[in-house]
Amino acid sequence: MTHSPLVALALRKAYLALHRRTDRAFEPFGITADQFVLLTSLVREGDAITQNELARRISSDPSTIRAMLVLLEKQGLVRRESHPIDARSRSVRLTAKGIKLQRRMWDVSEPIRQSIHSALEHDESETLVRCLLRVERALESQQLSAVKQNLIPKHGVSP
Amino acid sequence: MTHSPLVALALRKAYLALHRRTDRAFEPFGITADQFVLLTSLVREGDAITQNELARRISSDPSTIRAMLVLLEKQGLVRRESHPIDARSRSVRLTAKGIKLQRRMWDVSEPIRQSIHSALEHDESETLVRCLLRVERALESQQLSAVKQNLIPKHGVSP
DNA sequence: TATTGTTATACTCTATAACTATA
DNA sequence: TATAGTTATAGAGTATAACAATA
Repeated sequence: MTHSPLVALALRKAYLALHRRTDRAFEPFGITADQFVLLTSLVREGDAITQNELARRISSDPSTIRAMLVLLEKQGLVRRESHPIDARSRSVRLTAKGIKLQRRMWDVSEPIRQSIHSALEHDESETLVRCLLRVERALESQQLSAVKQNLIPKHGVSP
Repeated sequence: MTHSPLVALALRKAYLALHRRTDRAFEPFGITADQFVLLTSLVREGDAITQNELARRISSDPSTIRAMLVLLEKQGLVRRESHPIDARSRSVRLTAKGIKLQRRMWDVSEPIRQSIHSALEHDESETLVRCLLRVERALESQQLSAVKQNLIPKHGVSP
């Protein structure tokens, strides 16, 4: 009846293919697909950004972001400065090296975007994006209410 | 011009939302979203299946599959028997407990499929699935040729 | 009191390379 | 020779909970 299980499976397959191919393409440069997403979100930001804001942008959480930033900082790609206004916050920004690498990775990943593009008809890209974002929002919004309403059992498997 | 980067980002966001919500829903039962995919692919198979075949089905690789199966075996959800024909192979199948848990998880994840379904119009599900599978194929097919043709550099970042 | 980020910690998934045993 | 799976090993990402500093 509902073909949503197919949607979930297709979504999974496409994402895994994307992720794997991106990882593979970036491997010679010592960077991962997820790290590229982080760097790119910093580029888009232009100026500095806090860690929590960063977490929100790339759908992650503070401790994960922190772990990722530490790795990127070791490579000299990002800097975490003290926040000018809020002393609790950290101002994250790309270094010159980070900017350069991000640009290079953008070029390196061009064939990947080409692959995606050539797999879709004229107007399908937009439809696809719209659907995916709607799905994302739907999946995120009901989550909290489900937890709050205790629709999810706490322990064990009931018989 | 090309909005493929948006496609990639939207794909990532939707998948992460799906994965996170599924993990969350299954957590009280001690199972992960990925493990559910594995179990479900065994259910669909009905009969036994080899580990390599399993890897192919859920877009994984042999050593990952092995690690996952070891965890599932510890929980008594799957069994790996010797293959009747090929002694190198292992015949993987669900145990009674595994079948039962998979069914339970299927029910538990019904609201998730509902969320996806309700986010999409009548015919959008099918379009979405078709597009995603085409994207997947495109991303997988060009990968080998890119490596073979040495389009990907081997070392370091060029200046 | 609420919020930002850190720390410690743990677990799953991913993946490569060298290996074995069978085919 | 080629294939199925194992082993050892490593690393990335994810996440929770307790905590410190600051708002």
